[in-house]
Amino acid sequence: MQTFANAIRMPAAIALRGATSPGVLQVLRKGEELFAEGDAADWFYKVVTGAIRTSKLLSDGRRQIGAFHLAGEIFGLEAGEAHRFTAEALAGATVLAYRCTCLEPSAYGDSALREEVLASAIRSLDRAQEHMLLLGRKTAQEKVAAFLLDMADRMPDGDGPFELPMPRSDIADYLGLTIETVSRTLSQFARDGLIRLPAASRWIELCNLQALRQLNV
Amino acid sequence: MQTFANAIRMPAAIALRGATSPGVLQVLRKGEELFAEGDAADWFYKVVTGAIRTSKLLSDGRRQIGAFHLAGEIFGLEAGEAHRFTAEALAGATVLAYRCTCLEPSAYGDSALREEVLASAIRSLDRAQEHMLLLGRKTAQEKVAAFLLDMADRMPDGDGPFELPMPRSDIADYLGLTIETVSRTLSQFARDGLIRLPAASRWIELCNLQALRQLNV
DNA sequence: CGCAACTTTGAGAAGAGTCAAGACTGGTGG
DNA sequence: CCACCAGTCTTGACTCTTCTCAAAGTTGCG
Repeated sequence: MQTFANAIRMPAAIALRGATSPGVLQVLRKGEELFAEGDAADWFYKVVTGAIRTSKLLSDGRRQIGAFHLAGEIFGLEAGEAHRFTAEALAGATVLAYRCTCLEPSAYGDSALREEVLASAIRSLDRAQEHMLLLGRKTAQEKVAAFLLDMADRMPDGDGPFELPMPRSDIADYLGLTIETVSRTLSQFARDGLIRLPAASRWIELCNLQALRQLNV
Repeated sequence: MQTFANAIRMPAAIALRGATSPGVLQVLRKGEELFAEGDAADWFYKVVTGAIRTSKLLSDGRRQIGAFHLAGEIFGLEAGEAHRFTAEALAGATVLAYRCTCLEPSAYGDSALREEVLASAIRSLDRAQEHMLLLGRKTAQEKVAAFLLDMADRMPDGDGPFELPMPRSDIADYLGLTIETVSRTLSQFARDGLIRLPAASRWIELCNLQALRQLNV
């Protein structure tokens, strides 16, 4: 599960000891796997630039993406010895890696880091709760509307068109739909004037925020 | 949202300062609400006995239960000022309430509690990831099979028949199904010999663990 | 310019939902 | 101790959203 590649990559990472926190900077290329389900969980990570998707697989290949992590977010912490999900870079990304041991009570406490980790875990849990509501109880239209509003919100530039950082297959696996349903729903939204879909397939402009918010229940 | 009732109930709680941790014991009757979505999040909780369900609602009443918390589990922590979900007792339950402020870095650190809270948050996140996979990607049969195996696992007594602590409606809202589908799926499992359903509707016996595990992918 | 990957669209199938009725359970009160 | 009633659960018939399978259309990179 790519552990070998990780081992190879590590020495090239830039140590940052002495900086604000003892992290190791790691550069990821598009689609590159940071760790896989089952890998030893010796490190956890904070996104510096780019975006990371975390996902779980069923034995027959069905996939659920649990979250897209953007700059500042912490992920990869585990209760046990092994990672319970896979983490991959959406496009190019950089992350800071921290040894799990630096959270141990015995460790000379970087208590600021411990604080930050707890706050981040609580935020992740909050988002997970919200996402469970979406997966379990929302219709396809509501799912896609919620996704568009969330992405637009998290995009750095204000309003106007924006580029989604992921393909339709990732959107589908995040929303618990098929790519066909995602595509059909977007086309329907465009026909209804809620959004505009410029030629480039990953660009989207939200035209009727009110209607989209109404779908977001 | 029942904040008043909470305020009334609080004085009756038994202070436990001086015990292993500074918590306030609270007794809940069947179905009683501990806090609701939107309530001020001044306290978080640890289950002592019984079971708590946490849930979120859409404006039209659709509900998603995020988790059933059993003894030892911590829940109710929030990133912001308000609770983002509702917590209710399934049957009678007792919980320990902790002030959120006791996690602040400035507070005389009960660092053991802080450790415990972080570990619990990570476990909750892990379970949430697993549940998102279930909600987004599993069929009704797989959902019910996973639920039965999980419940049987968490029941104190070994194997043999056990009593589910919740009605079908809670199971449905936990699995992202309707009560009819839950009921039909259980009946089908019983017809196929995977389980036995004694007269009392909440009792279940798993007869073919292997087949159930196979459905659990 | 050409190809591989991605996206859109269509037609039909199927899983789960909806609506409705009836059966059962467990608790209450006579 | 039994009869009744409200709430819960099961079952049936039908609908509909979403999935599946298939094919054609685009995009973007080399």
